[in-house]
Amino acid sequence: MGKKRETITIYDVAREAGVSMATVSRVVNGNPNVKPVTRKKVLETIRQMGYRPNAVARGLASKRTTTVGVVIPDISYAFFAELTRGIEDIANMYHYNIMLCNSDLQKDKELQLTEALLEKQVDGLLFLGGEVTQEHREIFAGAQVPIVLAATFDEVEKSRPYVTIDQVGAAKEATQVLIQEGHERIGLLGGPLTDPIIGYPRYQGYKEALAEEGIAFNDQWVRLGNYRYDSGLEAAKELLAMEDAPTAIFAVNDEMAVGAIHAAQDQGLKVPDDVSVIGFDNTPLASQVRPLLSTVSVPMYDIGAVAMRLLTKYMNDETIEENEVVLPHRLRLADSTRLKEE
Amino acid sequence: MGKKRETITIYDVAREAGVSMATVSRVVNGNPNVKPVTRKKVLETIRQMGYRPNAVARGLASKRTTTVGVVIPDISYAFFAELTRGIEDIANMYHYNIMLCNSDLQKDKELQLTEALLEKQVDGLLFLGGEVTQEHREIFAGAQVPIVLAATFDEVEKSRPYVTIDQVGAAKEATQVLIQEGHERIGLLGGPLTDPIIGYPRYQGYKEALAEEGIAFNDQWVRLGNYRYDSGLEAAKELLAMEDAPTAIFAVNDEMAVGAIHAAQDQGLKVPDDVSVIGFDNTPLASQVRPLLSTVSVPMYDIGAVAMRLLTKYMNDETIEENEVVLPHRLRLADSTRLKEE
DNA sequence: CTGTTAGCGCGTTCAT
DNA sequence: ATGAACGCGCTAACAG
Repeated sequence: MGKKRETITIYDVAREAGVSMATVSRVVNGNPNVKPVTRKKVLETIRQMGYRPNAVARGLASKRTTTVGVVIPDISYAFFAELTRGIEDIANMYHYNIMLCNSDLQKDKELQLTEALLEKQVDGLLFLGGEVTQEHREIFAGAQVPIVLAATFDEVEKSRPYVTIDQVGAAKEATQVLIQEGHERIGLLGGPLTDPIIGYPRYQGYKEALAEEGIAFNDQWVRLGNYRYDSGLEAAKELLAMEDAPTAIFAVNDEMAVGAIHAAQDQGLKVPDDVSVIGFDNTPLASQVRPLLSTVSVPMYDIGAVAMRLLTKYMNDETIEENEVVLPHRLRLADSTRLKEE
Repeated sequence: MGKKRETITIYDVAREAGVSMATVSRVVNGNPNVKPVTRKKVLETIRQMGYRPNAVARGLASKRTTTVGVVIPDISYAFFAELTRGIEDIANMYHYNIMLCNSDLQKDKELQLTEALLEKQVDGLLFLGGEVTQEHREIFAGAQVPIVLAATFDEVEKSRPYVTIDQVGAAKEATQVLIQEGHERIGLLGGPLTDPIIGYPRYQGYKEALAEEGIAFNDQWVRLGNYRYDSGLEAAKELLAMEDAPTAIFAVNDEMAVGAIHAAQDQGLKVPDDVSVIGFDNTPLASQVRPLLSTVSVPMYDIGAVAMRLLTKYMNDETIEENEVVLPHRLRLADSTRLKEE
């Protein structure tokens, strides 16, 4: 396993190349103040000796690790996976490495991971998706480095930079699609209402749409799940088995929406003829189902990319013109609803 | 953003608490050799001052970072996402942090990321999914820390520890399912044959199954994709439009298999009545389609968990009894094929 | 149980 | 253009 080889340091290289370690440091870091001949010689002995710079030592000396921490609820959700791609691409562009940590949306784990990341001296932190509580605020406040929120925001301390979308508005539009189709019995497959980032706002948007059209709100038609396929399948099954079953369903994310489609189909109902279904997020899954799922297209990649870009600005002390970014969403009407895109 | 506060060190805490920095270090690291009273006092001033240990300095001094690097092809593939969960859970258990890096299966990026992780002095490295070339071997050999392969292996330097499954055997079994159903015109949706980890072995298993049953191999029925849904959809569409279209399709992963199901359905064919489809991996998608996809259940989580556990053994210099692990797979027959589980 | 003292490997003045 | 020397914040002997 190639262990135990004595570590070779910048000092060894210096001695071997007949220069000082300062010079080696300069060539390693691309400092131009080195005579080309010297540089060449140093580079050569570096190669020969197989010298590998120690980023930890460098981090300690320079107080920069060129690493940013990312606290993410669950990478196995397509939504966050795609968001992460946006983060990564921008991070690469600016030569930062990423430390990705799954929090499972558990507050304790979020806090602990954030702490760990800060201890590791990341140059900045991206916090994704969860609720920002008072405890979060305290840790964030104690950080010496910039922190940007992505796909979430701080309801209290509004100054904390963030990148997200208009959850309420988007949910409202999705519901309106169903209303415009003529439905009056519209079910909701929601998330936990205690979730202030996704669950509650999208529920809110649903209610607002109904209220605006003077459609009575019926909490029998509201089922709360955990954003996963199975919970959508089960909840929709119940919904569709009701006496006065809804004729349309708004699921607050695509996984649950696809569950709803299958629940309908399993009961012999046709989508969208017998029941319309609309989802949210426009994850790949929306295009991997029959009928193709109508949904709200959320710029997942862009949320990540913009958040990361914003973070780099903070890390480089660039001037920030806008630190609260609400990215646009749009409807993506496909075959699980009857209305088509204009 | 809480920047620029002068960093408070272990030394500050020591002064404030009226002890030496060694003592502070001890309580921070849970060393039992500290009088409870002293410990309490130190803990108290740590809390008061909001001291946060610097993991970089610790890493330099102790030569351990309690961080392991993970090079992964693409976290947005369900397969690798699930595998990552296994890695994470075990890493948490042993109090390691994870540095996750996407390589996009690009060799250059793999090499560069591996280098970067080693420079950051990770205590160990997990390399997932890609081909191990000579260049990989050279970098791996130059590492001072253990490296374990997961969901791949080194064809040449067999001594490199790995955790994977029997790709050829599993692919063979999947194909045999279709043969046992009575099919003789069996299509393959494969991956790149230049991919020695997935694409080629699963193709190999397909061929072996046919050969064993004396069924003629017809390369017209072999289509190579990129493991993604769309490529499966397109390839299957072509396959099913042929004069002598196959009556069954083996897709080397679930995404392509679901694409195949939809290709069939889009052409008015019934699965499995008109055409049988079997996939590979048993990702969540296999359960999120109608009909439910028959597939090969691969212990993704376990591959990650076992690989990580193996790595911890190396990192702790435990004795290793088995460094080449082939985990069992099993068939998971559902509704996209006609044969049922016995 | 506690304190002192060396480094860990490198970046960074400040001279030269 | 190059080198000497200091210090980043902490752990790890070694004393006591």
